[in-house]
Amino acid sequence: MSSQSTPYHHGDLRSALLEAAEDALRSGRAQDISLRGLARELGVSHAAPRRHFEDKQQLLDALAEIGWSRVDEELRQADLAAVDQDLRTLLVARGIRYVRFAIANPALIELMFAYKTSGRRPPPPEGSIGPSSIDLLLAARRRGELAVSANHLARSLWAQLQGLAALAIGGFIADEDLDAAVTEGIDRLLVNTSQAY
Amino acid sequence: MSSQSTPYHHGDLRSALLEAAEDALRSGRAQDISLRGLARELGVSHAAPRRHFEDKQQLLDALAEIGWSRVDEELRQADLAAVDQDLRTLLVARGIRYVRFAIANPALIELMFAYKTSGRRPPPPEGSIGPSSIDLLLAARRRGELAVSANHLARSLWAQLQGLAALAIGGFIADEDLDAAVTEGIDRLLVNTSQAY
DNA sequence: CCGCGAATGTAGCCGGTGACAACATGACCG
DNA sequence: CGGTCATGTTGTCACCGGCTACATTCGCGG
Repeated sequence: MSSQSTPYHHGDLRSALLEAAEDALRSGRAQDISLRGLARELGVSHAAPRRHFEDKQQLLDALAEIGWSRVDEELRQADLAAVDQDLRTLLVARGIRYVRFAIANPALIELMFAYKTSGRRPPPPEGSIGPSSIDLLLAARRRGELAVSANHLARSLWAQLQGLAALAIGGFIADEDLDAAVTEGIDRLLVNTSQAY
Repeated sequence: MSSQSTPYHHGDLRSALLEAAEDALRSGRAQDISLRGLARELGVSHAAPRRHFEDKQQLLDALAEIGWSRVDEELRQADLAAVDQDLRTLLVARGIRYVRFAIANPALIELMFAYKTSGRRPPPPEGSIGPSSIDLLLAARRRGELAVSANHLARSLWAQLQGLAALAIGGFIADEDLDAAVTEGIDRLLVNTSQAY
């Protein structure tokens, strides 16, 4: 309902705020998101966001959590595209997808990794890049396809991807070199780790 | 000179500002450094910093540059400690030193890698982790100790270190596992890259 | 169906901040 | 010794986050 002009109640301000914030985050840094700005954008009073987030930090935390779920989506897409392929192919597909996402959403990634300085952060959910790679590698190890520790290899792989993302975001790797860098980084880590590879 | 109370001119406000800022950065995020706070700390008026930095961003840029030189110092220390050792040992020594520095100065590292969103960033000087590893590996390659591309290997190594730092800062690697993770990450990348290794 | 409490939004204030301008001080050089 | 210019100061503005007091609406229980 609420025919014309602004109805007193927005309807779903919380979601709208998160959406607007995520959007702003795509083309700017986290620190120059302003609650008041978001409120203005949504045609709502400057104190309205407070009803949904006690604190600016709480909004950022929620945003970080959304970020992890976005990563999950990306990885699921990669899994679909590389279904029934061998382990290495799957890891490369996931890696490329992950790093591309990071480049496209640097501020969001930064939020997701914001050191636990001000309060606790939500850890990456089951399925996200670190945990899921561990599962993948554990499974491979169980199948006897992996000759080294799944946990350690997963850690190195995650670090490799995170590092490539950081370098690319910082401008130390050109976008057109990125996929190759990911592929190569993963391949190098996989050398001599497998009986089958 | 400048006996008691505050002399009208500070003497070297610019350096003092950078020092205070670097210090604040060691126990906080970049975004909650305030020019006014620094000025207050140094017993100087709130507009004084403006004489030395047009902009808050300019101070942060200067800070980032300092950060790169700090990294250079660290790496030089590592080189001293591992002098006359083989390539792998040297790389591990550098890696551990670099990552430990990153963990100890997360906000500074963040500044140094701040994506070139708002203006140009100073690139890492000659000698810093990326470039210097490249030199190291190029030399090894010239000596015939390296069977793969120096540039590509350097990139993977840098990414590995940067990623491990990011994970540790984010709380995904415990501090006591860090050195081992670095050693292992480097070793894994070096598998089968060398005739001599 | 109504009335009341809870949820949501508004208006206004406060202290703090970065940027700016106008003015004051003093260092340095000819 | 005098002037110029770097450096520091005071004051102002718009904006921000957080808070409180108040207004409107929703929805549930009687």
